[in-house]
Amino acid sequence: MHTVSKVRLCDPLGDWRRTHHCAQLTSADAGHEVCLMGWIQFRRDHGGLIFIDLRDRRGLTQVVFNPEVDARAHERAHVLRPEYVLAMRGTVRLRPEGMRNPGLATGDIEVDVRDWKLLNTSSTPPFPIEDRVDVSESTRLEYRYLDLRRSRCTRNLVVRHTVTQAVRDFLINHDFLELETPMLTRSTPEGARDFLVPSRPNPGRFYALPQSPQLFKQLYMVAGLDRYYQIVRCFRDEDLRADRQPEFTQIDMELSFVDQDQVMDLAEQMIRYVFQKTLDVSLPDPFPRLTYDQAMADYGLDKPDIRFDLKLTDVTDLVRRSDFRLFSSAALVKALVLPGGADLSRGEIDQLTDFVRIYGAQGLAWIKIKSGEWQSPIAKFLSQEERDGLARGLSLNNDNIVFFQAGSPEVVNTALGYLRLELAQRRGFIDEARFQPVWITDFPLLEWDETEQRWFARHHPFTAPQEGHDELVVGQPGKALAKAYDLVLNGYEIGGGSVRIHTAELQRQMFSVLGLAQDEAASKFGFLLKALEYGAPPHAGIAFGLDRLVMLMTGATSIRDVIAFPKTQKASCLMTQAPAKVANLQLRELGLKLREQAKTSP
RNA sequence: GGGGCCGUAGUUAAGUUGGUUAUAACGCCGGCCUGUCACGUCGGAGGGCGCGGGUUCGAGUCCCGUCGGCCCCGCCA
Repeated sequence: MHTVSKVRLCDPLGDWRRTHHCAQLTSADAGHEVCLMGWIQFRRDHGGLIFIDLRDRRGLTQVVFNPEVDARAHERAHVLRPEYVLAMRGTVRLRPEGMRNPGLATGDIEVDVRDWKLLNTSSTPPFPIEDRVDVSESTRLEYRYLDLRRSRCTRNLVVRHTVTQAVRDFLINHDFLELETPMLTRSTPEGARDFLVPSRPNPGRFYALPQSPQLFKQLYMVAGLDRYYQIVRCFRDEDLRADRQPEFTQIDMELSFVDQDQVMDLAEQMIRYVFQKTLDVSLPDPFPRLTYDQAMADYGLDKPDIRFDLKLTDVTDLVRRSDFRLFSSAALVKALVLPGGADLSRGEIDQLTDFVRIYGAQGLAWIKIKSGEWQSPIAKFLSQEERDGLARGLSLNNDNIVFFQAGSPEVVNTALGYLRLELAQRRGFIDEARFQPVWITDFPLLEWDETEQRWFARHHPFTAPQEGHDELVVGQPGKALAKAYDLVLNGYEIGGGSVRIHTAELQRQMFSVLGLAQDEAASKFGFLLKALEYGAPPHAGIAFGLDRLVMLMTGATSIRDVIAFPKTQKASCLMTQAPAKVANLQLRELGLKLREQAKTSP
């Protein structure tokens, strides 16, 4: 009954047509008749006079219900509530002197309502549609369509739109073709876990959703399409993070007859163009470059945040003959000097010790220099000669604190690399307004996996070795470098690519180093190997993570904030309740039977 | 698979060493109000503390389990 009466309140749109949006009217429009439509943001009902802020995605306009303008329009307006959908016709007028609102784009004017229609009512929303209201993320995700009504969310989606349009604009002007690739494809070994889709006409067989269009874009090159791009959804069934969703979007591109530098140069121009068009920000030209080895040496990570200095120093040689076993027996010893860090309390150092344990560190050695004195739990283990060597090698000064990690290169670099970021954050060394890209090049082609006792492609199995490294691939796989490159922005990997292997012979060799037997390679990648037999041109490409890029550009801290309908950390959608159980009949049609009963949600 | 933080009105939060009837703000409902703009003002309704066990004379507070959200390690070519 209640619902029925509300429906009766609503008016049909009829022949009313919107003439302006809610951020458009200015003093120049004074005197004009207009028709606005939107949602009621705030209602200020003075009894004799009612003010309403009308909202659409562009902004707010104040409309006034005044009995002296139209008694009937005013009389009916007491029922209006926040989020009701309103259409109004009226006259634009300058606000009375002293009543202007400089905080509003349309604050010089207001619209006197002569007639209005209620296009729809609204239940009381679970949270107010205002940026300043703090709401838990789970409530926001359950009512995502309301969250998206809030201007911060809307703005992020607009930035996303502007970025994709700039990308298209740039690439089309550089002779790229926007080409599609299948969403239902086949599962391939290596890489992330696939999302599988059962095939009904082929019981027991499965498609996989693409982790990326990698092979198809290479086949476009074989097909002679020459320059391909696509803004495309990719799927990886791995655990989530703030910057990882099970479905995410890549700006994917591939070019023929080019080498590494041409791809990097073009990609770099595109990113500069996107920042200029979207944020009016000029990025450096050219982007700085670091080799993988240099990045690991100086920053400990292959995605360094170079907005601040604080480099790591290798001190292995300085302590190689020390009596301090922790140092002398370690494969690698590195140090991180924090200027002015001698004021860190014991409690803070304990916190930092706990912090590096996350990355596998056993502990955190440190030395403070205060008034020329070394204060440290480990100083007593070091000879005068070693102290002098460290003081010189690290340029130690008063009020410094220096942290050490000793052990496997992997743990030492990771622990100090992330400690460097943590210290910079705590000390405010990072200019949050700055965008600092950096290319990382000369990655190792292959990495040895201890658990599986075999080589893995660091980038992917289709990446070409550097000139003259072909022999190494078989002889000393760990020594071969790849024609691969990552673009890192403010400590996030936002893109990566490589020159591809374009001869069947080298591709077969790569598969064999990776432990794929001839017949296995033939069955899983036969179509690629076959294609490479038919005149595949040299080609290379790159893909950017659109979500991460837009996250950084909007200052968001999670890609969920730039994805309209994201998943939670457990990969579920709080709005649709996906994933959900399906009927047994659906399973039977697919030839499937569940081994384990699904847990019932609360 | 593992570590950490968190679930209390619609929302955001407070809730003492376990102790009468669980607080507040905003929102919501009703009255008054012709220049407000997060209007003001007076009054009112609304939860039994994510869920399930246990300890206790007594549990939002303690214990166990479980579900859910967030951050991270592993994983993510």
